[in-house]
Amino acid sequence: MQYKDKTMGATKTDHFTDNQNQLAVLAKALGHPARIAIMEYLLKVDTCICGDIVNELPLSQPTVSQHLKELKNAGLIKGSIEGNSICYCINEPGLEKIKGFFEHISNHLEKKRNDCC
Amino acid sequence: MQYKDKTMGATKTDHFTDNQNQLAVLAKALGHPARIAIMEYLLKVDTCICGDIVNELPLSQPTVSQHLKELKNAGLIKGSIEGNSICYCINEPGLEKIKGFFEHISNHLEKKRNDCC
DNA sequence: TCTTTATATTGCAATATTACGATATTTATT
DNA sequence: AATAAATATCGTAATATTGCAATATAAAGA
Repeated sequence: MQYKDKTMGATKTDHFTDNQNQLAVLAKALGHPARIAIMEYLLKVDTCICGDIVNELPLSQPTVSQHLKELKNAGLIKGSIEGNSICYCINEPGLEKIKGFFEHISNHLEKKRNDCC
Repeated sequence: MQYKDKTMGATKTDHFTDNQNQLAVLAKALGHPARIAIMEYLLKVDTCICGDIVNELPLSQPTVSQHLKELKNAGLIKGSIEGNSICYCINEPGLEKIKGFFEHISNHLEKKRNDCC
């Protein structure tokens, strides 16, 4: 997770705007079905949920923990210690940011139809 | 780009729903600042654009070509041969699909506030 | 305190992604 | 036909991601 743009193979984040990099981080965090599943589960259970997430997914506990960490780092979920377990829920600012990107595109397309392809 | 769930290191797509996998593919395609930049450029130029995309990005021609291919495979852009060059523009169905995911989450959150974290 | 339960971290193997030089392909133009 | 221009593909090196077993940590309950 370095992204230092030193040599080959690493994403050249330096050459893009902060906004582009932020959106990419958010999108990337959702670029795995397990992490989509986690978001859907957090939504389904209505409130924040403590524990249970591991049992909902077809992956081992360390793997799920890692996915949760990535979603948290990207700002899509947040978690707080709740006694024995950890309580996770969706982090709205992160979600609104990427949602806004798609709405922006969609609104633009609506105004100016591009039917040449 | 196999995703066969054979051994270690490969994403276990088999264990998730088609919908979850499709959303993950769309999100993953936007999980790189260059591909965000391409989408923004296609939006900015208003209509479909032939050529020029390579010159807009701080990456080599083969690298840009590869990014365009990924966006196309994910269904976020479409391209048609236009004489000497290729005419690219945003593919609305792909965009609407992922946009819908975020709206779905956002709508749900609005109804049921989760303020426990 | 000891055990149980829940979650995180470490270490590592397998696979995927990123980037680009070199080269191929394809179409337009001369 | 030969050249030029635009884009794609190949090959390869560097880096990142995925997944899990083993282990560590931290809090709850006996």
